[in-house]
Amino acid sequence: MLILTNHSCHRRKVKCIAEGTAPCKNCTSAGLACTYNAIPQKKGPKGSRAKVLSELRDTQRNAELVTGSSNDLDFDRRPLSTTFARSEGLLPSAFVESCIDYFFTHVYPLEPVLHPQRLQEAVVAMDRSTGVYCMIAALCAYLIIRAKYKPQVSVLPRREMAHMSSIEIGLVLLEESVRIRQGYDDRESPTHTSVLTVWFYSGCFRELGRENTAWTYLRDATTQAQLLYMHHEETYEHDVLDSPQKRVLYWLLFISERYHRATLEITRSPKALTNR
DNA sequence: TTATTCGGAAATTAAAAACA
DNA sequence: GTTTTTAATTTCCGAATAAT
Repeated sequence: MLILTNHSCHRRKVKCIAEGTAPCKNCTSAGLACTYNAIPQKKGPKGSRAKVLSELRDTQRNAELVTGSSNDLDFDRRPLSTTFARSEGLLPSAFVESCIDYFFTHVYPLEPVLHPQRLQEAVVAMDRSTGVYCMIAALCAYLIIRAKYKPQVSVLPRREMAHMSSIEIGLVLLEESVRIRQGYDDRESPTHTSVLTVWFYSGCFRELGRENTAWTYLRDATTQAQLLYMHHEETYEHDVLDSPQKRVLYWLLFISERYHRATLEITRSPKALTNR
C-alpha cells in the first residue's frame, strides 16, 4: 500500500487543531501550508491469524530444504518436465493481484523496476503471451523467495499449497517460469519483459544460494539490456511512461553485475582460494 | 522560557476465529 | 449469521531535547 504521509501535524506527532476549513493552528504558527496528503493504510491483521503455527511449519520445512532431507524439490537434479505446457491454474488472478500488491508495498520503494500501468497491462496479456506469463511467474517467485512474501492461504493457487512452506511455493513458480521459458526462444529479440524475467530469476537463485546460476542469469539479463540499448538515453525517448522504471532496471543490473563480479574476484579467484 | 522532536501508550480499525 | 479476539495502523500525550 502506497503511503504518502505529508501532513505536518502527523509528521510532528502533534494534535491537529483545525477550525473549520481554515489552516490548523499548528501549521499557521509554524508558517506551513496545511495540507493533508495521506492515503492511510488498511488497518487490521493481515494473513493467517494462525501465525505461530504457520511460522513453525515454514521454519521446519525450510530447514529440511537446506539440510537436503527433503529431496522432492531438488531444483538442480530433478529433471524438468519434457513439455513446455503451462501448469493449470498456477497463476490465478487473486494470487497475482496479491503479489502485485506486495510488490508495490514492499519492493517497489527500493526497486521500482516496473510501472504500475505496465504491470497491469502485463497481467491482462499474460494469457496470450508466453513471455509475459513467464515474467509474472518469475515476479511472483521473486517476491516469495527473495522478498519474503508469504501469501495468504485464501489466495494460494492450489489447495495443497496450504501445507507447503512459502519457499516451496516460490520454487514451484520459479520452476514453472524457467520450464516454460525453455519452450520458446527470445534471445534473438529480447524485450523489457525478458530482461525483467531473467533479473527475477537471478534474484531467486541468489537467495537460494545458487550463486553460479544467479550469476549466469544476471549476465544474461545484462546482455539482453545491452542488446536493447538500455545504456543509451535515446532508447527511452519514444515511450516515456515507464522510462524511469526501465532506467532503474538498467542501473540495478549494471550495479549488481559489477558487485557480483567484484565478489567473485575476491572470493573465487585462484589467489583468493590459495590464501584460504 | 519557549519551541520542537519523537518514544510509545492509547485509541481506532479491520480481519480472522469463535460461537450460536 | 453475530460476537469476540487479535493484530494492525493512527493519534497525539508528554518527556526529552534544542533553540532562543
